[in-house]
Amino acid sequence: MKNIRSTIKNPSSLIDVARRAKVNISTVSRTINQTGKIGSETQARVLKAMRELGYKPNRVARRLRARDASTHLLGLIIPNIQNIFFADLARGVEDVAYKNNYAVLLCNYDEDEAKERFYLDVLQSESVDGIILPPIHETDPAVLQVVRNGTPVVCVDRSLSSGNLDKVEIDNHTGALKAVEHIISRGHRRIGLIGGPADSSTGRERLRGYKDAHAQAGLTLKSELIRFGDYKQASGETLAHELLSLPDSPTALFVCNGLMTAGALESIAARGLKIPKQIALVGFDELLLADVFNPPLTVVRQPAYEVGKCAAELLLKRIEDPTRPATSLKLLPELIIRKSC
Amino acid sequence: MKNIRSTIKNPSSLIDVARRAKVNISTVSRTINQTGKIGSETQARVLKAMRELGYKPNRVARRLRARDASTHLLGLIIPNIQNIFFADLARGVEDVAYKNNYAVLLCNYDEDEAKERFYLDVLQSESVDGIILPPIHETDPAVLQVVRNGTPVVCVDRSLSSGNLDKVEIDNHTGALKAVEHIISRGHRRIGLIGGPADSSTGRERLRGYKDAHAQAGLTLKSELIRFGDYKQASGETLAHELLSLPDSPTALFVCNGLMTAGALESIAARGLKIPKQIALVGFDELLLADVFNPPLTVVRQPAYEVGKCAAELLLKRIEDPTRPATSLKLLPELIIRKSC
DNA sequence: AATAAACACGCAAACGTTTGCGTTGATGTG
DNA sequence: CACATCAACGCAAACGTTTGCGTGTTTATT
Repeated sequence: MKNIRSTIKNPSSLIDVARRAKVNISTVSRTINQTGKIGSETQARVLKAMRELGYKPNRVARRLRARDASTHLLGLIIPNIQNIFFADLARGVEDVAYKNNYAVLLCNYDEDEAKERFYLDVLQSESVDGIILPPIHETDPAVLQVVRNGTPVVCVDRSLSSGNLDKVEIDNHTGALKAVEHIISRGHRRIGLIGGPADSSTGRERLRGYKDAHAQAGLTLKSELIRFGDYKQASGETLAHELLSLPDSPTALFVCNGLMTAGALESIAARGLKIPKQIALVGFDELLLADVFNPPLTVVRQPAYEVGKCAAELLLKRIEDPTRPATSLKLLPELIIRKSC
Repeated sequence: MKNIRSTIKNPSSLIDVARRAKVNISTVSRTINQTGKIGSETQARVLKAMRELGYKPNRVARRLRARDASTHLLGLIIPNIQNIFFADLARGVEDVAYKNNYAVLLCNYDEDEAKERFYLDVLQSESVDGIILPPIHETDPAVLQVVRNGTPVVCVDRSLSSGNLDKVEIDNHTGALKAVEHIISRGHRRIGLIGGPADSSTGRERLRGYKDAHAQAGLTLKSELIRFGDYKQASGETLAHELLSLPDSPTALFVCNGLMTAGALESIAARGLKIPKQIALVGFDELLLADVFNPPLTVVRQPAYEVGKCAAELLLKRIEDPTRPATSLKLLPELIIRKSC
């Protein structure tokens, strides 16, 4: 009856609250933020007015003014949300963020460098408190620029050459090493590799594990068995097809991420090959149906959720103390031996 | 050598550019936004200054000032990013947003009503141009409030009772109907249902399809065969376990989303049951390894990517013309018959 | 009782934009 | 030549906050 437009349109501002509570806007601001001294009855009046108007502080204005103060906003930039690894990671970030009353802006750059830059710009000019991301490659000038601007950044999954910033990674070398050692222990001598991009640190580390396992066992590398994909399903299928079409085709496959593993399985199924008798397989990343697959899939499981969790915790710590020394976490993947190799 | 702090710290502002180009800040603003008339040589000076300073407009300030003008920011709130359906949907939204130079803020609320509200608040006070979301249930007061505030909203997947806003949904009834018809056509008479939440529109629509298929075939419903999950993997496993433990257990299962299907498969595998001989199964949602599973899984595939795509297109249209009549899209799911039933 | 300290609150600047309006000089029109 | 038109640009207000400083009032201290 009384306030016709109160529920209708424009969100109320500090001014509206102040007017209604018969105080200055600074008093309202201070009651909200619990800063400064204010009388208890004034406080009550203000709170009442806020409730009646359904006042919500405007985060944009807040951020504009308080460049230094926390905006309670985190940015997360990931290569591909359809990759479960990153979805799990995102959940890890999100959970700790939410617990600490932070919201997270999730951006998906689809392994596209231009898009990564676009989102980096957006997040910066949105002035988020900090950013979590896997750098697209080792010397990512856009990311370095952000760091220089003073925005807290923590790298996940892939690393950045420029030394001292917080990062949390997987021990890819050990993971791949163990996987290939296991393949070799099963008697395989011709092991095909469907690797990640050659210019990504994960791709290179896993390749190194593959090579080191061979060296340890005194096996010589056959370059025709080594292929590089792009971590998407289609490339797994294509490369598996190529490898299996080789005159002297491999007896086992080591596939460097989950999506490509799915692709490889498509290719294997299309040929009607039996796993592990005709072709053995170990994949990186745990997949949704891996344990009920026929045969159950041997994989190296990455603790994706934990990576996200740790990264968010590191970021939060850095935000509240920008001077703390950079810490670098390395999480161990786990080889889950099932029946596919 | 010259500008020590130019590359170091604070991002430059309009003022810096203006100073360097010897013009007023309004001139800089106008050259950037291509609004108003400006001499070509002045323009050149400004652009040069911008380049030299690496100027990036501050989106926060821009949004604060121009409440009406487009902020080129979309909000997407989803229940669970680990559910591939929503990951695909997100990609659909993201692709059309990026093509139109919009960034999207992705929020994951984990089927948690408080969290949904939290993110709704955040997106509003970030003053995004529009929001895409599956309402947590039919009468979601928080969402309605947002709509009343004038923020463009388009609902996806689940519907909102309050009539006229844009929405794009799946024809869940038809999808479930076809699936259960197919199950019945295979000769099954005791069909277990692992449904969605009873208070979600998707859950109810799929249940209705299940019931209608029974009615059409003259089959009586057995209430002990009908269970309601929460669309997460664990509930699929638990409910499948319950159903399969029944004295007169079902010969087929209809599972109402992908994650629960995975859970059900775990349960089936744990009992060593053969699909489809001992237990047939049809799931909602296409899964990553569904077609190479043993046996390949019969599923009803939801066009998740298209849902996201359409929703984003609708939202963009509404943003540029807020008066256009609300349109409601209904996309058809597809029954993919493989070997699990 | 005089002074100091503490308290409660208001004033106004600042954050980086956008934009309506005003001013200047040049050009066109009669 | 007087006047209107227009292009090119500057001035300053506004968006909704936060916060340093100032001021009036109360309470504590000597």
